Formats: sequence, C-alpha cells, structure tokens
Amino acid sequence: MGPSEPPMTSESPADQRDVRLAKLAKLREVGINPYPGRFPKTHTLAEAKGLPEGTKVRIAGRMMTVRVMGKLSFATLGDQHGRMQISVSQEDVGETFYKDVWKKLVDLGDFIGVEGELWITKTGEPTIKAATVTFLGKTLRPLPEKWHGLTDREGCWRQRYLDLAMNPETVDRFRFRTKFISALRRVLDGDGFMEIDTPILSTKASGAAARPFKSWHNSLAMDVFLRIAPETYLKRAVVGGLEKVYEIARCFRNEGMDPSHLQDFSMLEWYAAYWDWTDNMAFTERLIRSAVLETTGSTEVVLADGTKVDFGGTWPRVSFRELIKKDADIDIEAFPDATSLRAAIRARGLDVEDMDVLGRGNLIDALYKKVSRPKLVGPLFLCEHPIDLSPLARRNDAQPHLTDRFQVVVKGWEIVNAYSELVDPLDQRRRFEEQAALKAGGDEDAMDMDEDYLLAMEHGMPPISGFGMGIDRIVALLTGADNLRDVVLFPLLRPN
RNA sequence: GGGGGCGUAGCUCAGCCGGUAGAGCAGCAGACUUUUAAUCUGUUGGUCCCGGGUUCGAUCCCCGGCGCCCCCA
Repeated sequence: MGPSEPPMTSESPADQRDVRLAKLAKLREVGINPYPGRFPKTHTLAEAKGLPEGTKVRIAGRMMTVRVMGKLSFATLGDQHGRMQISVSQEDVGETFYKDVWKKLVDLGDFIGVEGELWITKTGEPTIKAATVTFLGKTLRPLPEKWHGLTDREGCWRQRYLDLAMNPETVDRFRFRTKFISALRRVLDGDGFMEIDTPILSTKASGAAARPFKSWHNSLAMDVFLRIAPETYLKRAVVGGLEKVYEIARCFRNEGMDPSHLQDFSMLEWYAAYWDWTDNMAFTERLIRSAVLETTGSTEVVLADGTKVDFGGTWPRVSFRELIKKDADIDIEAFPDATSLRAAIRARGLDVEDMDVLGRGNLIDALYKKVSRPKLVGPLFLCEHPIDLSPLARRNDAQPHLTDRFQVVVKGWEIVNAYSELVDPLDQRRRFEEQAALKAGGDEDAMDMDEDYLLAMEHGMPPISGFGMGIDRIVALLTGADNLRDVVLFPLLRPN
C-alpha cells in the first residue's frame, strides 16, 4: 500500500471512497485486474433463474446485496433484466480467495462474474453456486441504500445511473419508452413511410411558433438556430417526391419550463402526400391505438392521478369554436380581430397573459389554454382552428377563415398537432408576412419569413397532410409520470 | 414575476421552546456454512446548501443568495 492510501483500521477513520481506493490498490497488489477487458456470459440473470438445477453457467452483474455467514455467503447480483442470488463458499473458492478477496475486497456495487452451477436453496431460491468469482469492475463509491434505493427526485434526475441501478421501475419506464417508439416506427414503416433525418442546426428557426436557441457557426461566420420543428424540411422532402416521410426529431425551444414543457424534447412528425387531415385523423387513431395496445396490453391507461383514459375506438371530434363558447361564453366567430376579441375577453372578466401584444390567433390560443384545455380528458380531436393560429395549415374550402387542422388532447396535454398542409406558395407568403408583422409588433412567438422554404414550395407540392406528436408527453402519460423529466434519461438541470 | 415547500452522514430519514446533532442501511473490526432488508458484538463518519445578522450561544429565529418541487400570473 502506498503512503497516500489510508490504512483500513477502525482507529483511522476514512471516507468510503478512500477505503475503496485502498482495496483497489490491494487487488492490484495481489495480481487481480480490477478492470478486465471482457467476460463472456452464457445467460442473463433472468435466464439463469429459470434453468434446471445443475446447469453450469457464466453470469455477471453488479453486487446489490451480500450476506456473509462465516464460510458461506449469499449475494444478489443485478443486471439489466433482473436480479439473482449467488452463493460463495470457502470450500469452493479456496480459503485464501474467500477470506482475503471475497470478504475483504469485494464491495456492494462492484461488478463481478460468476462461473458455477444452479442449485435451489431450501427456501426455494434459484442460486448460482460459485466455482470461481471474477472481478469485473471496482466501484469507488457506495450505492444508495439497498432498501429505499434513491428516492430524492432531483437526485434521480442528476444521477440517473443510480436511479437506474437501484430502481427497477425506472428501468421499466425507460424500456417502455424505447418499446413505444419502436412500436410507432413499426406501424409507420409498415405503412410505407420512409424515416429520414433533417437538420438540427439551420439558419432559420421555422416550422412552429416558438422562440429558438441561437448559436454561432465559427467557420461559416453566421448565426445558426437549433430547430424548433422539422416541419419545413420534411415538406421539402415531399416537394422532392418522397411521398410519405417521418422523423423522430429532437427539437429545441427556448421557452419556459414546466412539468409538461422541456426545452429539448422528441417529436414524431410525418407528412403524407395526397392525404388530407381526415385521412390523417384516421391514421392517427390507428397508430396510437396500436402502439398503446402493443406496449401496454390494453387500450385503457391509468394516468398519474388515477384518471382512466381509453385510446380504443373512435375519439370524439370537438370544434375549437364550440369549446371556447362553452367554457368562456365567447363566440370567437363574432370577433374578427384582436382588438374586439380582447375587449370580449376583458368583458368576461378573464385575464390572459401578454393580452396586449398577442395577435388574434395567439390570443384565441391563450384563451383556450386558460379556460378549456385544463378540463379536457380525452383522447379527443380538437378541430377547426382559426387560420390566424395556424400559419402553415391549409385553409378550409368551405370556411376560409378556418384551417383543416386537428390536435389530440389527453388530460389537458396537447399530444398531437396535425393538419392538411398549406401547399399554396402565394397564400403561404401572405401568412408569413402577417406573422412577421405580428413579430415586429412584439409577439415573440410569431414566425419569421422563410424565403428558402417558399422557394421550395414554388416548385410545387401535392396535397399533403402532416402530423406532429410529443413523444415525451405521450410516454409520460402512458407510464403515469407527471413530469416530463421522469421520461427523459438525463434532463437538463442547473449545475448544483 | 408572485406565493408556498424542501435542502441534516454515501443513501433513507429523525432532531421538541435556540444549548454546536441522532437512527437504520452502507463502511470498518470481530463471530457465524442455507441467507435473501440475514443475525449478533464493537465502532468510524457531519461545511446541518452558502453568506450575513440577532444572541452568551443558531441545524433551529431574521435577511440575502443557490438548487429543486408545487401552485398562481
């Protein structure tokens, strides 16, 4: 032992990390590599548990608990799929190894490999009787407590690896996320959609009404923005003749955070040529229903607060106008501009954030979010959005002040936003101009003019219907999480 | 932006009316060949989030700050 390593005696108190550093040095001293290169396993722990007695196996995992009783020990190993008991006896592994290595140098949290055969203890526990124990990775810090695990919510976010190592339900939640996304991919791929990648960094944050993150490209010497949506690029692909495309796109919005909004999040977007919004609604119901059924085993889901939501069958269609009329007693059709609508909202004694700077579209949206959305359980389709709320959506043929658009709302959360796309380049130009004017007037969520996208549009678009879904949100709903950070492995937090 | 709450050992948590801190687990030393939150004996470990203030004395009261949560705008 070197001079810098504290002796492990009760007279010389040491930090648990110091104790483990000393053990690490000791391992090397006795010729054991604490960090070997590989360990071929024959079975996962879950697999090994189901084998017949007497089967020889090589298994590996992290030491989760240990019970040393003189010359015989039991320990629990943990791997990605479960836990399993092993037994280590002095008789089998030799007195020197047992006393000097197993009892003195192996800590909870260490990775070990075990070669041995399966037996069943008198309490019926399938156990691997170790013929050899191999060191696979020395830990320098203790794991959280074996019984309670890591429960501190902030701790789980900041040190997700500990949350994963200690709490099986956390692993289950993230495994669900992965399975759900694969289920979505499977339906889309099976329906002839092509998965493509579009830029995350671009010179224009387009495709949604949101504030972007801004950065600087050194060698091009220009501002770049992190995408707020993949929309305009996916539509450029449709211009090029890719008729059904989708992307699972990480998007970034430099806006307020709350339990249902993160600054970076995953969105599924697709675009289908020759479809309209009603085709899209039918497909949306089918996609979500089948992904939910496949991953949860039912179309009915219980949310974090106990509310039951059923994704089966046909979901109700509710118009934007009816909803606001019902909840705020305001008929938005009667107020064709922001000024009159603002007066109507004030006359009902309602207050909406940033009321004086919002355009009519965003004003209606803010009103809906205040009076209606929190009450919605769903799943339901919210339809007939006003045109000034939907700068990229197609105008309805019969009611030109409305758009062919729908959202899916579940428990007050917007899960999906979709519409028949605007494919008329001249109409699109006018709407960009209106948005730019709103932005100049202080509506920071309004959109910028996007000439490059207009150029693509002018080369011709077929009828298109598009769709966007917040992956994090639906996964949170389906897993009973009430904060999106519970379904993101490593959420952004201020440094502690 | 406003209001409320939380922050104590590696982890989970106590801590009364202000008297400089405890438990369980983990760790360390020992006993123990069928345990599984093993048990038993002994024992180490603290920037009580940070900085001020009040006080003879502050984990506790006051002010400011930091991190996180919840609610509201």
